[in-house]
Amino acid sequence: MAVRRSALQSGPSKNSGTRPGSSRGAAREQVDDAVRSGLLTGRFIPGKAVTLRGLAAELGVSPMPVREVLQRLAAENALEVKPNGRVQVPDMTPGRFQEVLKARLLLEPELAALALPRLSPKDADDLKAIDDDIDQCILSGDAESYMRLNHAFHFRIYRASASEVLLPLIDSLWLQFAPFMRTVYGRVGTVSLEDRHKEAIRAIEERNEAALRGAIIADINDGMGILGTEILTGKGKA
Amino acid sequence: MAVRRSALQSGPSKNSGTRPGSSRGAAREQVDDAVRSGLLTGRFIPGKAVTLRGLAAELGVSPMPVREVLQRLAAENALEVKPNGRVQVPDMTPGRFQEVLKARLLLEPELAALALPRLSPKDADDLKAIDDDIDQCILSGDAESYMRLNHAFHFRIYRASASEVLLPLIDSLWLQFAPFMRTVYGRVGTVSLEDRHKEAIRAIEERNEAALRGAIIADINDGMGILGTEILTGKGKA
DNA sequence: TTTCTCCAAAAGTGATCACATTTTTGAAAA
DNA sequence: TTTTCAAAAATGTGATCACTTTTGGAGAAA
Repeated sequence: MAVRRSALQSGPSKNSGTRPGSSRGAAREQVDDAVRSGLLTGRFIPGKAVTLRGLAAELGVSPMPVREVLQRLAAENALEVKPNGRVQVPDMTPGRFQEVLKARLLLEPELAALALPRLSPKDADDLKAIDDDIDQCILSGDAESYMRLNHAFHFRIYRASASEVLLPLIDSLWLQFAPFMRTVYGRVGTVSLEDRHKEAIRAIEERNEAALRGAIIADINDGMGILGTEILTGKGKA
Repeated sequence: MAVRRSALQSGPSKNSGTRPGSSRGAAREQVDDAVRSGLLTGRFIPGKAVTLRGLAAELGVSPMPVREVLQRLAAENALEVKPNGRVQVPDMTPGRFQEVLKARLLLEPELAALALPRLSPKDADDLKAIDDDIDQCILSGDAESYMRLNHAFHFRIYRASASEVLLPLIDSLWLQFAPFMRTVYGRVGTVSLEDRHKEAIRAIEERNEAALRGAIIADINDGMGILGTEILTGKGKA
């Protein structure tokens, strides 16, 4: 067996046994980061089971912290615990998709508006840099990097709000639609992608709340629009 | 001291066999129900530590299922994991309170509107019965029963929507403000409580979506209004 | 009486184990 | 080749253990 190296494993597993030099809850945090990032970049396939011992071996930890992390993510509806105990990425359904879209449209503009007064010119510059990278990824068809950067763009804005309530809710939403998004990009590619990031950046620079709300709404509609047509027009299985 | 009987423990500790599905994740579900219900009715005090072994002993299970449940609830922001690992009910802050209020006003009317077409006349009758009990509790000052019934009233409506996305989000919100609410009722009593439940029931009977949205919004504002003034006018600690 | 020190109790974390159930597989039979 | 069925491997669950850190209190010193 010998602990197969995996894309999930960020670094060498030197953390095992000898020296728990890291602080409290290090293993749990490591697993949490790995799985969250894996979900957001679409490295987990909807419908595919996520096994406890498998993940544990892949990350070089015992099944214990994995159990806790999987429970956490199940509580956020990022993972689904089936009646037999198996854990998997939930399959997307039209109903779920419509609900996620509705929730995003309600919450994200609100949080962006909350963040606007706390966004500095430096934040705007950072966002520009991220957006440039995003354009690169769209052209080159690098879906995984695109998803990571698109998440980074939105949450760079949202995190500025220092929100303790809305931000976790939106976090949960992204974890729910990201794995599905990945399968769609895998099928239709990324070249047709459009976003309203530049509108959003301009609105931030101009401190224009209405324009920022509008850009976020348009961005969500654009991004989820092609996904919606994809899933709602007789698609088979992932 | 062996397994002290507690308010958390719903029945005899010998839960084996009686409940359906008592084999798969039975202990976890038992703990989850106990803690959730405890949070919603305010039996946990904000700022008071919730110890793993303590809860486990109280519920007659090993610390293992408790760990998983506490992680779940922490992921829903119903509990807070402090840097030293201790778990407690988060203290309410003005900022958090405003955010919860905002999120409730955005999401709950939407979910009620989604539920409206699926609410039957029988549901309306059930809601009337619950509301009558609520009136009793307000008069008699039974804050704990009031909180349980008020939750039952709202979620009887919301659950009809069969929502998979919005409902868990709202669930998380209620877990966040309920323990704080309880401390407020303990201080100001329940007699001054007003709700718009009768308006909501009428709107459901008349299939009037706008009226239902309005009743939910008014109910939230009424309920959280007195709380808001309470917390925002120089209050010290819970 | 107050404050500081030190030690014992308690708590969280991660690993391992035992057990029941589920899933997979592989061989035999149709 | 397809179907059936039993053995084997794998999985989740709950309990227990060992270890480190934190908490709390008893007791001594000022």
